[in-house]
Amino acid sequence: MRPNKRDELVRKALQVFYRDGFHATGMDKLVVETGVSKTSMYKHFRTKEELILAVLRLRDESFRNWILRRVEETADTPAGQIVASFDALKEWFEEDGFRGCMFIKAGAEYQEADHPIHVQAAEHKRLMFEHIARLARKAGARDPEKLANQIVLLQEGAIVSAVLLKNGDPAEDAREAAQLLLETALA
Amino acid sequence: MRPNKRDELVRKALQVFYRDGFHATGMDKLVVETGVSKTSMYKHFRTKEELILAVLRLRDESFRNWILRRVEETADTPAGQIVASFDALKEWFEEDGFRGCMFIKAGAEYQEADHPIHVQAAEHKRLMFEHIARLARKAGARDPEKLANQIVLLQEGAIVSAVLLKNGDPAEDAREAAQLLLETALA
DNA sequence: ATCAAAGTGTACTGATCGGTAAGTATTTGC
DNA sequence: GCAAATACTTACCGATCAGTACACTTTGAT
Repeated sequence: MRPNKRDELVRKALQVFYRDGFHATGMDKLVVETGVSKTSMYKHFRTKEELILAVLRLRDESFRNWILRRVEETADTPAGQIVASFDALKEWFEEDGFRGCMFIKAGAEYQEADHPIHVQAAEHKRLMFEHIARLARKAGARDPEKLANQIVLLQEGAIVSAVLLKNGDPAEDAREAAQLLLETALA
Repeated sequence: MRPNKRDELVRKALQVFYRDGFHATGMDKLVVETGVSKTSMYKHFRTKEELILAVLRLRDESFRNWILRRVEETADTPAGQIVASFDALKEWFEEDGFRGCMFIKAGAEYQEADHPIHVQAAEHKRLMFEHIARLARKAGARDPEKLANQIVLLQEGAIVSAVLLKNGDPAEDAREAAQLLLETALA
């Protein structure tokens, strides 16, 4: 089992799961799309669930890396970086093939709170929260945890609105609301 | 086809779809859970998709009725009613068997923007937005559409956070943020 | 009482689900 | 160059998927 082969499978599976959903994507479809044989597929991943968990790990890592880097390129103060996260979201929404947040979708398809896939999706959201909370503390907010929670609300809301309520510019609206929250929390 | 029989099937199917998801719920499971025969099932609904659309119509109607009534019972000024919508959300989150927003989940499982199920989920979100926008106009907000969009962001964010980020009290955090937005938009 | 609508159970279709068996080819490290 | 690991093809498993055929029973309005 060459490690890069496995990674390649995870990358390709990520695309298909993201595009078509988890239950709607069968292992046979993945076998066709990756060009790998079914036997090899099951050599690398013992079950579909194990594959999905690997996909979510990759997505978590690459998404958080991307947004962290993008935010640091845009602003250098903690408060500025919180605001910049909404500019990054806007970029993401405008990407070709944008289909919403993979973790919201994973949580929606695997709803039991103790299901491994649900747990892993929740863990991603917790890490995203932690990032904002760290910035809020560095910015000197009055109640950094609450501010971070509110910022996250705006982020999640913007994602959902970008998918379902194609009305207006959710990232921009969220950005302005976030700015107001920041000003109030720092005053 | 007695109409009440059909409604009963929709009500029961709603529970199962809400609990287990759309793709994960087969027609056979619904037949068992409703006690109806498969033949009758397909007399009432020509396809699974038609059943899901009927379920979403019922959910849209009853959910919007419920939140509208709850909001009117809690406050009588337009601004107060906007804030009260977050108290209603909090009640909802604390219900037994709360599993998030059925329309977010429908949009997540049927992702193509022109899929009938996706379209109907989006329509529900539009109607929810319209309700808030109406209140924002009556309250005399400076830019009622933008305010309504921001309120909706907080609502959607609270729902997602209630499902995935069990951290804190999303409805309360959203409520406070909404209050701040309102004060600023009305000043 | 009758007749049609609406209900029933059972058995079936072909396709697809996740996952496996058996045997063969191709890389890979030493 | 050789052996072991890895990947391959093909065919298969039992279960479930959405949906249908057919023959039978209950129900309700006239």
